[in-house]
Order: sequence, then C-alpha cells, then structure tokens
Amino acid sequence: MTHTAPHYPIGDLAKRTGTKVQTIRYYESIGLLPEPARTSGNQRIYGQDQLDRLAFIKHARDFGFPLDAIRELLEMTDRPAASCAEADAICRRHLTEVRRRIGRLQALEGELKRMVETCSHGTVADCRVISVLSDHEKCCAEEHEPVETMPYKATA
Amino acid sequence: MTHTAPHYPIGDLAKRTGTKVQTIRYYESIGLLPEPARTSGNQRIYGQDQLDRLAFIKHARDFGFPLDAIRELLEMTDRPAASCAEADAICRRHLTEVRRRIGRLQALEGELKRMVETCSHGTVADCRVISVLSDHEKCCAEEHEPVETMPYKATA
DNA sequence: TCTTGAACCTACAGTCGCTGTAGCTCCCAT
DNA sequence: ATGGGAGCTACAGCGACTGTAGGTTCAAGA
Repeated sequence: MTHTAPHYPIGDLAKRTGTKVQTIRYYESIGLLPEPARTSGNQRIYGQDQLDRLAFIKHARDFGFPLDAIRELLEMTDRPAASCAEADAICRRHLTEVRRRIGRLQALEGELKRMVETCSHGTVADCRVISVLSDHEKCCAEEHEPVETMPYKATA
Repeated sequence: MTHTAPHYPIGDLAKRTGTKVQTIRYYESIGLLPEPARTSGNQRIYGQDQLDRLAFIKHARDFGFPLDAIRELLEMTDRPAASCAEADAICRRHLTEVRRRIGRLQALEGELKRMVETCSHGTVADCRVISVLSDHEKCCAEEHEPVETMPYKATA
C-alpha cells in the first residue's frame, strides 16, 4: 500500500474535470470509464489514470465529439504505437460536420434576420414572421433543408 | 356533405408537407395538431386547415424553432387581431440563439482545423489530435465552453 | 461518543424530437 | 377473392445526459 498514489472520491473527480457526478456514473454505466475500486462502504475511489481518462473525455466532449468517436479515440490512446490515421480521420470527419452545421446555421441566420427586420410590429394578421412561416412562397430560400434541433432553455 | 372540401388520408398529408407519417401522429399525440376526423374504419382524414397547420409546423421546424415556440406561434395564428410582438420576440430569441451557436461552432472549427493541420500522421504517441485532447495546456482556446451535442450519422 | 449534514449510493423517469418495430386491420385494384 | 400497400396502436430506442426519491456512509464538530 503506497501512500503516494492519489485517490479521489467521485465528487473530487467531478470538480477537477468539470463534469457532474451523475455524468461520471453515466459514463461508467455505458462502459466509457472502467468500474473503479470501492471503499468498504461501497463508495467509488479513483486514481490518477481515471482522472486523466475522464479529463480526456470531458475535453473531447467540449470539442463536440460524440461519445462513439470518443470511445474510438480512447481505444487509440491505449495503443500509443499504432498509427494515428484513424484519429486524424475522426477529427476531419468532425470538422466537416462542424462546417456543415455552420453553413446551415448561417443560411438560417440570414432568413431569420430578414424576417424580424421586415416585421411591422402590428397585428398577427400582418406579421411578417407569421406570414413567412405560413407561406412557403414568401420564404427567401429556394429550398432549405431542416436545421438540427435546438432546444434552448427559457431565458426568463 | 359538401363535395368541394378536400380531405386527405395521413399519407397524403405527409407527402404534401414533407413530414413523416409517424411524425404527424406524434404531433397529434403532443397536442400540436388537433385530433382529426376518422373514417368508419378508424383512419384519420384531414382537411385543408390541418394541412395548413402542419405545413406551418414543418416550415417552422425547418427554421429550427423548437416545438414549444411553434406551439406559441400557432396560438398566435389563432388570434390574428392580437399584437405580433410576441411572435417577434420568439423570432428574435431564436435568432440570438442561432448566432450564439454559430459563434461557438466557429471557435470550434478553428481549433479542430489547427488540430488536424498540425497532425504529423505518425503514431498515436505523437499524434497532435490525441495530445491536444489529453492535455488542456496544448489547447489554443484559453477557455472554451462546451458546444452542443452533434450526433452525426456514420459516413460509411 | 454522538450527532449532524454533506456527500455518496441505486434505480428509474424525464428531456427533445422524433424514428423504428411488432403485430395487427383496412382499403382498393385486379 | 386476394394481395399488397397503407393505415392503426403501443411501445422501445436514440444521444447525452439531468433530476428525483429514498436510502447509506463519512467526516467534522460538540
């Protein structure tokens, strides 16, 4: 039993990585994090390895990588001598996706901007916003694909 | 019984609006579309009103409005004499959200671009992609907030 | 030593906006 | 009469969590 190896309870891990406790347990449940050691009272204790692994996951999530891609990237970190072509490919694919999204959102931004700018602030019957949404003809884009879902929280 | 009023089965409604049949039933289940009339054999039949309403929903979804916002917008179309200030507000809020997302994604794009560009295509041990994700210090952004989730489909 | 309260535990439901499946029934054309 | 496509209900699953209920454990202070 060494006294030098650090060991953290789940709350410390959460604070140090900026993830939520539930999220860490969720990652464990889907096999993204290995099952950690437990105290005699059944509480999880983590070492440096786990902390690093979780930090990697968190960072990759902040970059917007989906968990499947992160899983692949983590497998690669376990084989440091392997070629990084796959990691490169994952990253490029992600970049392409990000650019596609930016394009869609920018087209959307233009249309929304026009909508609010031409709104005459009168009644619903005359409202530009409503009329554009009601009538496809009034819409500027010839053909526009649906943008990804965006559930934004209420700004009360 | 008039012979002029059009009436469509659910599949026609789907084709005409570009939504899926299940989606229409889903909208009904959450109260976004009213329950339609039924044939003697229990099949849904829709009139022009419902078609227009669904087209409105579809169009608004294509604009990225969340269903809650669409619900509010639909309520407004039922009160055409009311002020459109609320519709304007919803639209502006959405526009703000879209712009926020664009900003985040653009920051992300820059970082991802740097990552793939500096990748030396060697082993995982030397991989820039992996190392940036492993080590927060190597990351160019001083502080970056997580970007929204983006589950992209496999490009096989 | 006892107590208090924060942190931990499991298990499960809910979020958002659908999508897919199973296992039926119905309708229309041949 | 029959075949097949379209419709029906009910429910599970997606991704990535978040929140809740109801219990246990731990560490610090009295």
